[in-house]
Amino acid sequence: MPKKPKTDQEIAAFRERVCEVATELFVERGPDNVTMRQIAAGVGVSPMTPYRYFQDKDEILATVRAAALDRFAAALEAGLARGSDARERARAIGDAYVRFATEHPAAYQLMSEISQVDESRYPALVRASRRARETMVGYVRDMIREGMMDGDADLIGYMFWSTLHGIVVLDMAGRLGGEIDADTLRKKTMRTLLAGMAVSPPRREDES
Amino acid sequence: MPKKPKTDQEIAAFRERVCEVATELFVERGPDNVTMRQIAAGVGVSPMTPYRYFQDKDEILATVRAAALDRFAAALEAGLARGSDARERARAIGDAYVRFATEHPAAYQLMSEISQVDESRYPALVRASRRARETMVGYVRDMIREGMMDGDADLIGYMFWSTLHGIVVLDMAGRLGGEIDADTLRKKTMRTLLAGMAVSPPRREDES
DNA sequence: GCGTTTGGTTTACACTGTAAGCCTTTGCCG
DNA sequence: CGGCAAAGGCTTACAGTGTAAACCAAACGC
Repeated sequence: MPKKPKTDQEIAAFRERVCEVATELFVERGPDNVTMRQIAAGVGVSPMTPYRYFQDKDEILATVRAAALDRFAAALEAGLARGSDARERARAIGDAYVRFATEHPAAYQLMSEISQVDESRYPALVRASRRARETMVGYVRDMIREGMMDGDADLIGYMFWSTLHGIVVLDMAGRLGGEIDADTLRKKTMRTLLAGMAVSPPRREDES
Repeated sequence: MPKKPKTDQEIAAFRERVCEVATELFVERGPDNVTMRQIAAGVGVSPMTPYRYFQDKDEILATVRAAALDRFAAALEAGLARGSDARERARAIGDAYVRFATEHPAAYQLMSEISQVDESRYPALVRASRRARETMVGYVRDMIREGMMDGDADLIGYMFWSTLHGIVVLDMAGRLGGEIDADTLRKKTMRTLLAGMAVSPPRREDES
């Protein structure tokens, strides 16, 4: 009796399309300055149509955030795969983290936004969040297993994570001032942390 | 010839009053969900009146952010004054930082928000920002002068700052998950950093 | 032909920031 | 004293927001 019932495939495709457009708009205009009408126009449909496939604007935003988190986790995992021993992987994941943040600042801001919304209402978001977290912490487990360091893997993983995050957001907020470069700050901090955990420093050295 | 030209005192007072109300609303409703009309009602005046004393809503927000930054810097400085030697001051400033963030989360978020607005248009904001930065970096200079550590004071200052900031925002975003406590994470990280800089762990007497 | 269900649009509403015009009070000058 | 210019504040008005609700068209079983 219906008009032309959409297969689950099609509705997934439509949602996907909406998210692509929304992401693009978020990136170029900033997440606050994007309207339902713009999104709808971008996907070539009337302003109210997305409401059939999303509860409200927040759900679109949550879905986009989840996608960003997933891309982020994927980037980390790709970086991980590139290293052969623990130290290389440690460096690779750090590089991947910072590269993602600098290459996709809008996506990074989006995914790490303080959510005034209850996140648990969007399971895709918590899933993606967990995946990223697991990636960040998991490689520390490897490093411990390979004897590079020891201690509580969770704690150490969060330590690295929060360190990178802090540097990245301070940099993005322009709060590092002109004098300090985010990359040298990251190197310095990482080196200091590793030294503090009695990990022998990488072969060559400069610094003070 | 005018009605009753307001003295600079009075207009400053009015602006102050507006900022108080705005701050309170920001804190309780979240910075995005506060309207000009609410602010005006809160200060007991018609919706358009604040526009005589502020260019637009952004200027109000910028002023509120500047005030938050100033309170933050003041809290740090107060913490600093409490310690007698370098190590105590280091701990005091870290405590003050975290205490401020946990006691006034809205103010903290407000002040460290990624600004999509050009900050340089609001000199009060850059002044407050510089003050906070100077406080964060300055005490490192003291520690170096007292021989507790050495290296580039700016770099080290930013290192501590970004570390604290990263932990605080990750915690606020609920991204630490239930398992990790922000405070133990901070302690662990700080201890590791200090160890990495060859600062002897806290004990009673090792310098005079 | 129906009635019914589904996808999509159009309309309508409450609310936003703010530009523009309108009172009202206050002083100075004639 | 009357007029008048100017400043503070209020009221109105408008374009634009998210979204609820009514509406329309297509597709099917009867």
